[in-house]
Amino acid sequence: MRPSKRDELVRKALVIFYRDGFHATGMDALVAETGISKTTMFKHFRTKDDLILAVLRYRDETFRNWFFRKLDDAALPPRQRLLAVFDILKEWFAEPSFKGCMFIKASAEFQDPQHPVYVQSAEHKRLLKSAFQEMAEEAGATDPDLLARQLLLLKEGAIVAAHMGFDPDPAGAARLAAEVLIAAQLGS
Amino acid sequence: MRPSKRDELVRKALVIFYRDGFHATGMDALVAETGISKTTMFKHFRTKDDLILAVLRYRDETFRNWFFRKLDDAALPPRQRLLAVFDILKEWFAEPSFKGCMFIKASAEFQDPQHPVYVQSAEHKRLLKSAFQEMAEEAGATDPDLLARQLLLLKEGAIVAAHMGFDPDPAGAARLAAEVLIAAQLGS
DNA sequence: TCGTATATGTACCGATCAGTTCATATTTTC
DNA sequence: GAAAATATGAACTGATCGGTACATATACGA
Repeated sequence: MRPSKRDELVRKALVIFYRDGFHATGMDALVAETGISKTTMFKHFRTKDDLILAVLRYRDETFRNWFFRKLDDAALPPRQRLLAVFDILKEWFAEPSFKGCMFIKASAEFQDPQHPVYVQSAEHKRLLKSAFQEMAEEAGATDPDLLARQLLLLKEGAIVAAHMGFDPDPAGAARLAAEVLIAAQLGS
Repeated sequence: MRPSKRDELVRKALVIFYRDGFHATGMDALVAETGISKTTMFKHFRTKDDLILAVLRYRDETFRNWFFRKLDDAALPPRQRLLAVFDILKEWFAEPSFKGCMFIKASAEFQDPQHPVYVQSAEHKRLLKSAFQEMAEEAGATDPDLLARQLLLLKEGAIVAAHMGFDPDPAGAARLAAEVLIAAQLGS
């Protein structure tokens, strides 16, 4: 059970940062809620920013795992697979702990384009874009790059709408839009 | 020139909050950059949150004015008007001071759905949705509510993409998608 | 010219910020 | 069972947080 304290910290800090924000969460608050001593925290991570980066790496990994695992398990033909993206989004939005996209929020709090947190957040989105594009290619899209970017815009917009609560069913509206966009490239 | 000090503060604080974030900007930083004394600030606004709310009200007003003024000046038929939304977005993204949507970022920093900042940010989006829906109705959409929500998803997604820099031309991709969605409701 | 409102500078408040120090436990490994 | 690594508690640093006190200055309207 040696390096697990570090992992435990990352897992628990993720929940707190996601729920309360990065700047709004002090190290003392982390100590209080995780039960892990501050000394230990700073032994594993030199600065708070380093901890945040580790949390984001962990989030990127677990989120994409969760997302594409769900997609794989559905075992759908390429075209339905593209649409299923928005069914999974809907599930995510329905979770009681849903609080928007951690990377959108991270880049909102760390706006300097040079900042590692900003860089890493953008990288997460680029990985999703690549995965979408691969799916669009498998489905036989005439312009897989464009279709992937458009579906990603719908996804990001839906996340923002769900987080801010100005649309009753953003995933549903996005799915219907995706159907139209896909049909435009693949025929109905 | 009596109540102008207050307005001057709101205008200048807007620039700083927009550029650096809300929590990351201290009152002392506002004093240093605006040249307005802290005493005066707290005479006009009881708390920092009150100042932030005033800034957001001002932003909502000026942004919607700017946006729909541009749309009106183009004097386009309803269908082209809907598309022009994304041309204006493109202009916005190209401004050197562009740093994403202030309301998305505000709701990312103030996540409590009860918090006035969160409430007011969502209200801004609802006003945009209403305006979009009206435009969709004038264009003769079969489901103006759905079309408005979908165009709004594209708009929010494009803003996030432009802010995070993971898409070379989010406004362009969104415009092409909007064309397809509009054609699906109005015929080509 | 006088009264009133508004703005300023400075010093201060207690709380909290990220991060450190250090001595003491608690585990793990051999 | 001893050495070595890891975790802990608590007290502390200097800086900054939002916000206040108070005395002075500047402007305005009558």
